[in-house]
Amino acid sequence: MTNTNPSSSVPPSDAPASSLEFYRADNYVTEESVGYLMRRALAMVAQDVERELVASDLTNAQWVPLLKLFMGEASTVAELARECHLDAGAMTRLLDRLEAKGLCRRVRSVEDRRVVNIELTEPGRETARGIPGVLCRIQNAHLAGFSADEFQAFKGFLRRILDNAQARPKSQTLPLSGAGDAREV
Amino acid sequence: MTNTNPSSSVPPSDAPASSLEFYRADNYVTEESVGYLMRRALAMVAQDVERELVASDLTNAQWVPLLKLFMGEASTVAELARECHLDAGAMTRLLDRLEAKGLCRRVRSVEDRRVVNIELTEPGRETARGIPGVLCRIQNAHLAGFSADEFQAFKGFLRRILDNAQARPKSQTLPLSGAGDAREV
DNA sequence: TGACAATCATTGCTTAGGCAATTAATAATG
DNA sequence: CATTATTAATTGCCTAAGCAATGATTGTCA
Repeated sequence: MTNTNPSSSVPPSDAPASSLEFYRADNYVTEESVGYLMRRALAMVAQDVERELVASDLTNAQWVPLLKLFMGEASTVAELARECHLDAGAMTRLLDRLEAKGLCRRVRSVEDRRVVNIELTEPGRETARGIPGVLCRIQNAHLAGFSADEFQAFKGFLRRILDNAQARPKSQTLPLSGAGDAREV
Repeated sequence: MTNTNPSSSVPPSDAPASSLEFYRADNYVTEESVGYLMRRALAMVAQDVERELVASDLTNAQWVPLLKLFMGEASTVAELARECHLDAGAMTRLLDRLEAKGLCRRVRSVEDRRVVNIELTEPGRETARGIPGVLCRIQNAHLAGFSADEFQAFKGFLRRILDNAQARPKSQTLPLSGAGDAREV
């Protein structure tokens, strides 16, 4: 289901996309905003994940690159930073902590001596091996009551929000610069 | 439209809820996980909000309590911390920064001298006044292409995830303690 | 080849948030 | 009324992430 609704009840104007007025400043209620709801829902899931991974001495920030390394999706500081959507400096320090815990090690590349290759240690591999199971179990639990169709519809909605952001990457008629990461709404 | 689906295709077992196996460890793909998708979508929205509010010299962490104060939903450090789902210590320091910017001031309560009442200054009120408009505009833009039904369905899904978390508050058969805030999945 | 640009990793500074301990004041109990 | 418990705010210590600047190395191009 989840029709893509290219033009159903758009106003007679030909605005950028459609953009119904779901929210209006004069009666804004935080608890009704999708930003707030996404933030709260994500917090619940993330909280459970972290609770399960304290046994492995891993935080939510730390299991992400560990899993990327295990999956073979990244092997250098820059790649990990890109994959985790993190600053390179933040990744350097995050790897300091993982290395201090003996989960990975730095190996200077010989082909390109600027690059530092990150390798999992055996304890690191063992720790990483258990992560997908935890993520699956917890996310399944939080989706309790969802039908298969609803699950697909939910993911479709999220992807459409992401697509909307991609389509309108930076400012449009707004002369405001600035970067920023991500918090709530 | 967004039926609550109390019991549709549950397996013959009488497990806690229903919990279909949407995710399985042996073929886990990050990009398909609702945790990852929620995190990315939220990041896009939050990034836009912060970009708009740099003009007001506000970060994503800072506009939340400012709006709560403006809306009259909180007026002390403890209330703000509760409302913003923050640690009291974090709120104290956040208020230090808002006070340094001249957006609010601390006034010791006379009825209960433990309490510090937080009051918006006139610049603080002016700044806060513009926030709902920014939130509405940006969230509407990120929901471009959504029909009214899809918008309601999306919020319903998020609320059901929240309800699932409420229903199973802490551990169940898991002897793991620990607290934790919220990050990604 | 030699100057310049780009890339990689790191470090310092700032905002940010959780946890624990501390201090002050109020509430509850004997 | 006095002891104890609870609550409010703050502070110190830690992880965490962004930005900017730096040093080292590699790539580009005149």
